[in-house]
Amino acid sequence: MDKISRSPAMTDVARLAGVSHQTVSRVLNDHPNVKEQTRIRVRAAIAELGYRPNRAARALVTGRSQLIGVVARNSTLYGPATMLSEFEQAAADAGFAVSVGSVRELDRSSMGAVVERHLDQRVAGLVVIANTASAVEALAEIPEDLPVVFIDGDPASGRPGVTVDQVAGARAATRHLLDSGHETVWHVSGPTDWFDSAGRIQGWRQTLEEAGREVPPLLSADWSAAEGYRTGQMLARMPEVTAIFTANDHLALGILRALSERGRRVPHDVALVGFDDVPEAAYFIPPLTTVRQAFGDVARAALGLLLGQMGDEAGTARQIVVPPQLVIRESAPSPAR
Amino acid sequence: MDKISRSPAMTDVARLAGVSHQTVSRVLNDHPNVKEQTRIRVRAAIAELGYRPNRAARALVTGRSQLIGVVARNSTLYGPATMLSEFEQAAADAGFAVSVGSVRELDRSSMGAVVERHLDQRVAGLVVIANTASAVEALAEIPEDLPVVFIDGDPASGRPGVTVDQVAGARAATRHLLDSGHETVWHVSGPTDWFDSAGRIQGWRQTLEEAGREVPPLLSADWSAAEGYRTGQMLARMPEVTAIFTANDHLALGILRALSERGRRVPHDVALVGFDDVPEAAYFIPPLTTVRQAFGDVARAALGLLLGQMGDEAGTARQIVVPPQLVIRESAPSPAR
DNA sequence: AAACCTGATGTTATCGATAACATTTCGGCA
DNA sequence: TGCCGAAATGTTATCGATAACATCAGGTTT
Repeated sequence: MDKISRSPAMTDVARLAGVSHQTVSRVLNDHPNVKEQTRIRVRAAIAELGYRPNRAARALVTGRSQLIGVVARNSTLYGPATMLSEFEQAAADAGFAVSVGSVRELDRSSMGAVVERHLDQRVAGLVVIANTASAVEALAEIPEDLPVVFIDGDPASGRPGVTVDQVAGARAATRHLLDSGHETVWHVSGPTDWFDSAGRIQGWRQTLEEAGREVPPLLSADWSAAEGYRTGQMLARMPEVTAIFTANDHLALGILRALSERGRRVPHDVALVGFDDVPEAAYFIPPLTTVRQAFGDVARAALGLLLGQMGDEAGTARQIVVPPQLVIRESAPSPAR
Repeated sequence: MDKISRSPAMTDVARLAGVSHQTVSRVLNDHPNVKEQTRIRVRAAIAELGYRPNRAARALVTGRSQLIGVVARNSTLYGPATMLSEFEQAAADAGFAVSVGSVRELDRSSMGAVVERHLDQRVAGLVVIANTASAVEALAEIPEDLPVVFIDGDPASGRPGVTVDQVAGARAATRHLLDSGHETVWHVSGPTDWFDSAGRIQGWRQTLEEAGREVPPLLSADWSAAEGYRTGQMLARMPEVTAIFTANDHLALGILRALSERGRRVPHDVALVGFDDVPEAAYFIPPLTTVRQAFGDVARAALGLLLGQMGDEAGTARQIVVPPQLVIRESAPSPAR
């Protein structure tokens, strides 16, 4: 690398400012015990040379980069996209870059490979969106001293993590439909190996049982409108089905279409509650009653927990549970309307 | 850092295998001129020690990390989320990690800050999703020797980039509606300072003018279902409006709701074409005719272009234009149905 | 047999930053 | 004025990898 075209390093700044390279480092890292006059001189030299720190050099010495690794399943859904976006913003505000590693399947091998890549980069911490038990298994290889936070992991685990209270969300949705006068509530779930799905199923089932209502057979699906349409075509054929709670808003959209095709009016004939509150939910026909997950809050809480681990190991091995919120719109209006 | 807990380095592998550290490097980087027997010995030592390469060390020496920086506006929309996801997958397959930097606004200051962060990391290349002219301005500070690819940039610029042919997509949508017997076509655009919006407006306007049809006033919006609903409330009040082309599917969803509220049947009274083909579009009521953008293709083409710049500077200063595809569904059926 | 070339491997230097330890300077107190 | 302690700054070492250059061994050709 030719001397003329080499980027200026700290030693160049030091020479120009007439100090040691260590003092330049002290100025850049806001060390105490540096005279203000010295700081000014160093900063002027930095500006004059257009010096840019090399994070790789710092990472090499400290053993930790200024990167946070995210491990997530490849998804274009609103929830994951929102969390990633909010997380990146919050991390940037805290001085970290975010490196994303995604997997096509939540299996041990795929996730293990992503974790390896992050470890090679000597990430300062990891955030793992671990929706299933098999995803969690993959993480056995993470060094014990590396800060890790789980999002949407197993609520019953002892690991540091942030989850939305899926059971409470499902209870609110189901309770709302029962309070509106429905005999029982049908549920279309997401993939049943996902912790989120399990929590929603549990909340739905508990609420029905506690109310002494019949628990209808579960319709299991994935997260797509296509699967909502498929299950909706079955539900629309059953006259006794007057209330449906779906595991997400896209499932609800598919069901809306199936009901429409069979002349089942919403909410007149069938009331419908979704889950997530994607921005479009308010513009479905009719606007969707749904359970809002505060994805942004989840992301920011996860970062807080991770930074806590990085700074002070005590008291951060905990789970933060973010409350969901029932948002009532026309697809399942309030009782006594 | 205590000698007992220090991760094994190349020198440790070398000692165990009885070779120099340089030979270990050669084995790991698939250099020619290493005996197979030596390779086997080194690999066994690597496995025994659980050696993990330190990417920071490599980045320091080479001046380039194995990271690709992405600069994008903070968005949870399907298009950007898909492109990011596909890009990350393709980059990982090529041996790169992806560091995401997002901005709340497409302005010079925000984008400049994100670029700075990437440059500090000594990224190997940049991918910039630069939807507006002001976003492009922010990138004047990028060193000339750093590989850069633009996505959704200015189609008229000479910079390496990948875009979808917005004009062609809009032409296809508008032509489809005219061919279905509509006198003219109304257009609800996205933000007009976006290149994508401008291309769609241009394609719509051109097609109408060439057909000798009246060009109705433009309704300008953002990308949300809420704005679709707002403009839809106006359009639903005009009996002469029989055909609408929207800048994206979410706008179309909002319009569907507004039309429904005023008893305007789709497609009987008003035909509707969206843009994007989000997965849910097929499950709107009715299923949406739309223009599909092959977001995955865009992402993979962008990576190809970037890798080309990294490997061989010649012949890669070009624009790849990905064709869109009209997807006909019930909201605007084919003519002669 | 000697010289040359190529394959295989090793030694030395370097990247740019922080850690660790050392030295100097300054201010306050006796 | 001298001593001590703290502030301020400097020197040396290190991180773990690749680049650059050097050396050795074996085979082929003259």
